[in-house]
Amino acid sequence: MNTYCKFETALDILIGKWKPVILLRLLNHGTMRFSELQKSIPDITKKMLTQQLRELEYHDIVHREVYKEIPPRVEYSITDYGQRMTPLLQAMNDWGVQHIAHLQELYGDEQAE
Amino acid sequence: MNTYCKFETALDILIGKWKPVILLRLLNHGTMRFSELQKSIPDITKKMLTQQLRELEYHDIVHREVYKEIPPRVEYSITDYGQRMTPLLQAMNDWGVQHIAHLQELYGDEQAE
DNA sequence: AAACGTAGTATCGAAAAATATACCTTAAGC
DNA sequence: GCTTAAGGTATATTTTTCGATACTACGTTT
Repeated sequence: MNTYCKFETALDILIGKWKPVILLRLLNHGTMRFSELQKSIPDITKKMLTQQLRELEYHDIVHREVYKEIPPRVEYSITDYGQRMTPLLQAMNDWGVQHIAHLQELYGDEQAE
Repeated sequence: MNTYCKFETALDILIGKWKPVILLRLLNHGTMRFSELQKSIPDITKKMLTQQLRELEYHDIVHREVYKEIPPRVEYSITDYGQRMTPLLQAMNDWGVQHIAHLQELYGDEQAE
C-alpha cells in the first residue's frame, strides 16, 4: 500500500444511502423488476432507485433488461462481474459486525452510534 | 449474506473526502504530528483534518497523544486495533485497482470516470 | 374516450456535507 | 507587551445529495 491508493474506488460505487440495500436485494433475490425493488425498499423514491441503478449499471455490477411490452417491464440483476464482488462485500460485512462489537466493548450501550 | 447486513459500517468509517488519505499517510508514516499531516495533505483545512481525526479516534482506529509542551505537540498514529483493518483496506484497494482496469476495458479512455 | 399500470424523467427546493475565514489559547522569545 | 507557533473552535457560505411532486409514453381495459 503506497501513496497511490485506490480503495476509494470500491467506496465510490458503494456509498450513498441506497446502494447497499439495492445490492443486497438483488444478491438475495436474483432477478427483480423495478417495481419489486421499489416495494421491497421502503421509502425509496423512483428517482433515487433509478439513479442508483443507473450508476450500478455503469459500473457493470447490475444488468438492466428491458422487455418491449406494454405496460413496460424492466428487470434488474447482478452481473457475473458483479458477483465477483461478493467476497469483498462479505469481508466488509464481517469487519463491520466485528467493529460494532468492538465499539460496544469500548463505549457500552451509551448509544449504539 | 442476508437481509440484515452491516457492510455499511465499514463504509461509515472510511467515507469522506479525507479519511482515506489520512489513513494512508498514517499507515505509511507511522506516527505523525498534526502539522506534518496537514503539510502532507495538500488543501486540507485544519478544521477538516481535526474533524476526521476525531472520528477515526472515536472508532479506535487512530490514537491521539498529547504532549503538554509549549508550543503544543500532538502526535497521531494507527492503533493496534486499527492495524487489524489493513487486510480489509488492502482487499478494497485490490478490488479498486482491478475495477478501474475493468472500466477501462468497457469504456476505453473516453474519460477516466 | 377516460382511466390504469409500469417505468421512468423533469423541476424545484430542503437538508446535509464540505470549504473558507476569522478568531482563540499558551508560554517563550524578542 | 507584542509576536510566534501549534492545535484547535466558531461561524458563515458554498456544494452536493436527497426528496417531493408532477408529468410522459404507450397499449389495455372499462
